[in-house]
Amino acid sequence: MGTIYDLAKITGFSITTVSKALNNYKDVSEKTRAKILQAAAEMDYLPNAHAQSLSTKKSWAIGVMFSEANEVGMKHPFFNGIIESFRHATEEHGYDLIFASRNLRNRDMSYLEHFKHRAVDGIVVICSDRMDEQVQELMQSDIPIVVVDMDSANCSVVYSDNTEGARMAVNYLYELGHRHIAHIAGDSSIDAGAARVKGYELAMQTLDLPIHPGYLVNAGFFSVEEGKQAMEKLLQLASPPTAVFVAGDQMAIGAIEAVHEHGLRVPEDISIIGYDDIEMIKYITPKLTTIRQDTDEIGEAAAELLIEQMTAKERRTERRVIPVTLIERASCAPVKK
Amino acid sequence: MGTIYDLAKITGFSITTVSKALNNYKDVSEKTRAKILQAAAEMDYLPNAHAQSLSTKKSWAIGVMFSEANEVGMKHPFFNGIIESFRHATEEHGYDLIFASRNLRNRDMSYLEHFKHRAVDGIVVICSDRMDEQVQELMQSDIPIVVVDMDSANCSVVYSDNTEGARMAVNYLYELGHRHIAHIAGDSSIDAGAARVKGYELAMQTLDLPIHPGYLVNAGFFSVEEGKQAMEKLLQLASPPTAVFVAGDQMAIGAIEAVHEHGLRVPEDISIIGYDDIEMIKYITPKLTTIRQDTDEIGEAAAELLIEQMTAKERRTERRVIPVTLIERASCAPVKK
DNA sequence: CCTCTTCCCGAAAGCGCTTTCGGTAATTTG
DNA sequence: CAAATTACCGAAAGCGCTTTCGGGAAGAGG
Repeated sequence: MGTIYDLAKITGFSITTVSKALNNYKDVSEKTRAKILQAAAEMDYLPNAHAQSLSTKKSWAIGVMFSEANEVGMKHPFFNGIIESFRHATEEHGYDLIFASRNLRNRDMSYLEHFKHRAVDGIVVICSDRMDEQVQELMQSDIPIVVVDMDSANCSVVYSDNTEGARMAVNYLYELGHRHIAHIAGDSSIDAGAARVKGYELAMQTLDLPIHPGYLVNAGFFSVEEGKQAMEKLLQLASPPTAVFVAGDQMAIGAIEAVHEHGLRVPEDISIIGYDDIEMIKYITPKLTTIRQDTDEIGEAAAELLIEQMTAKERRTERRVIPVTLIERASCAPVKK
Repeated sequence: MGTIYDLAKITGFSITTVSKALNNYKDVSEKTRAKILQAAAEMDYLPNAHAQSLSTKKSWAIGVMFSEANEVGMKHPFFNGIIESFRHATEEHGYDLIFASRNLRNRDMSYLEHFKHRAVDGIVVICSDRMDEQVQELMQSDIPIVVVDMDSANCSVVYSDNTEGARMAVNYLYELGHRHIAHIAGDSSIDAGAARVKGYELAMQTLDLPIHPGYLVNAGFFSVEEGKQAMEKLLQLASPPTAVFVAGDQMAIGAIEAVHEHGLRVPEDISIIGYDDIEMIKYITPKLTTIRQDTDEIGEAAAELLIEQMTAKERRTERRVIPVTLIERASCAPVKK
């Protein structure tokens, strides 16, 4: 492959000139630039990124902190859509993504430390747990950063319009004639969870609908199993709801399972609307009606906010909230008379 | 943060000694090592990875080439399980993963070029398209590499025991009494697809079962839609099969859809067994019986093969085939009399 | 007391690249 | 034709770290 020295030797120019030719400086003649470029092509020359980063203090790398919750990592059906879109968007600007391990040789270190070690130009955190110390540390650092699916006053963030989404869901059920509408909620330590219960409560209030005791059940961290258990509780109730807005598709899947196991049908006996629009819900029975989060849009917005900061080489604080849409499928029906 | 020079100045030692202390060289006394380490801790010193890589020629980074097929990328339900497990395994050894873009500033370059540019220690390719020029180029380079889900004579590979899996599937259907067993296959340009039809044919032959005309249908690239279309064809047949072994879970989902749309039931009218055991099939109706590929094991094996090469700093060629298991759920039933 | 080891430490070169700052040659201007 | 630009090029320092090699001091052996 060779270095810039070899290139200098071959072409007879100094390494300074070679470097300039390679980097399109204007103070090198077209003729010599052409010679150098050709020689570079012939010897398959490629600049060494480490050397470049070392002297320019720019690494063209973005550190990714991904959800570590219950070992899902990149398998997370919602987050992986975001990261994929983020990757595409940043790629076009020449950035690489680096998934850092938390272990530097023997010693283990924090994400922030590792990112500093790697000298990344920016950080994206896709991890909904705001209590995570690691996340806190990252948000307080001075490296350009964007955090997804979480709110914060002192760094750039992008997330879906969760309260509006919740409102849409409740209104939709209302228009189908439902008046007994429950909510299976995500834990409010997670912003998205909290925002959706807020939206639910707001919508109910606006529609002048009471939230019956037991109609708001916290199902924790968005898993199928937790959704199922939450639905069990609703089904136990003296007067169970006729419709339920579930704060996440995976929980909704669990909820449907619970309904089925009780010998009831969705949507005939009970309507269910989810949140996220993950891939698999198109294939379950019934196909799940849900509030769709636009992962493409979220990823792109995140990329945009981060790239801005990285090119300006300064931290900024901007909030971007992405609109959601209701996707009508087959899990909701008019209330039965 | 500071550099090693600052550390030298503060402690009064030379940078040589500081470096040695940090790297556990034995020719530095415990006393001075302690002083240096403490100073390092106090000033939050972190070594610069680029500088280290530059002088050691080791980057502690692994380049990842991921499936680009139909824009799925990290959303691929099977591959993302592998990469997640691979990530865990390599992380423990101190390696970071880097997802390279194919664009270096203005100029765009190949994956291989980019990986050389980044000076990665090794490469993992998770992309089943062996015809991809980029993949070819990577496999022919001299960088340590491991390729997943694909066979090759001249680099380390790991994949599931596809022919055995196919055999298990067919035998299972046979034991349920089925004799009219069809196969919805993946394209044979993809190794896994080819191996599974081979296994299917072998098994049928061993069981002395004929493969009726039209019973082996190529469904292309493992998508739900293609699976559906393939099943349509089977249903068109004069004497349709009573059971079908589908080469991928997503295709199986499509196949089930097709069966349902024809007013038939799974498994009562027709049994279906899939391949992969992706997350979502536990939630469809009926729950899909399938051949499970152990993504954890595959990812770990890949990590192991790659790490071996990277520490030896030489390319090796080892083949690892991972056993599969049959997961019995609800999509297969005894043939009806 | 002298020589030979052993133990610690540091000077310096090197990894591959960028960028400032001059300097010479060619060109333009008056 | 002399003076002032302009166009091109290169020396050298610097980015932050590792590693070879040699040397001084201290301890061991005779």
